[in-house]
Amino acid sequence: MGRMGGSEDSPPAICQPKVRETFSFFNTFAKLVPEVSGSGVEHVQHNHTYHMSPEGPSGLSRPTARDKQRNRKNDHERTLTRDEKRARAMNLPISCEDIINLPMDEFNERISKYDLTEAQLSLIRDIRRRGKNKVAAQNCRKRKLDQILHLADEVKAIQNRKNELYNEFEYLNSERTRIKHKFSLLYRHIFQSLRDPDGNPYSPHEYSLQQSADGSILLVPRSSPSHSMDPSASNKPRGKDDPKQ
DNA sequence: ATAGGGTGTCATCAC
DNA sequence: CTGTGATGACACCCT
Repeated sequence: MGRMGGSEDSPPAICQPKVRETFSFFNTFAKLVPEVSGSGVEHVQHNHTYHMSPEGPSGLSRPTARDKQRNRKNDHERTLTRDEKRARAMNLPISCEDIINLPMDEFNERISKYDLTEAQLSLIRDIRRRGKNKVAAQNCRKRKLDQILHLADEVKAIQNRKNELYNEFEYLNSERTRIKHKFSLLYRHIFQSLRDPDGNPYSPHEYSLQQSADGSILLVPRSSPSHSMDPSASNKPRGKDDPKQ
């Protein structure tokens, strides 16, 4: 099995990580052979005869790439999965492919044709479960990979959007600066063009320009509090980058 | 020698 | 309740 320790020749007893598997097989077997249910742990460790080959509790170690390579080298031994080897060892009358892929009704029909031992039935059901789970695991991993790829795409798209927004911000900021400067020049130009009744210019320290509600521009004394248009006025809140006259 | 990727398996949950 | 799919975790192999 997967967790069957590294050594294919290890005796079952020393394959420790097997606790889970041992229990699972025990559970399966226990369902089929109620007499074993409720007995002690010692039973748990000695149930599944089809697992008890010299290679380990499961009877066969996982079909590693090395195994496959070895099989390839061995002309007379086709590449068999562990379950196929188990099936062969237990003389199962149904192919692993059928065991795994047959619909339940056909599967049960086939099984009922033969007089199978409890061990054979247990193996058959484990083979079916493992076969289906193998496919499920493959799908699960493909899906996970797709999700990762999709998320990577999303990250890329969001980074692009962030860059676009930053560029837009930079542009708008420079526009704001440019327009403020233009306004400042215009304000000074207008202010400097104004003359009092005596023909003298107004002091920018004593007067400022303000816009009235109807949109007209008024020249008002500095003491007047609100609505000054003077970009250099210090009596009103100003952005830090307001052009200072 | 070791890290990282791939695969099979088991346990567990959800349907 | 049973069968199955999905998935995390683990063990093991290979590169």
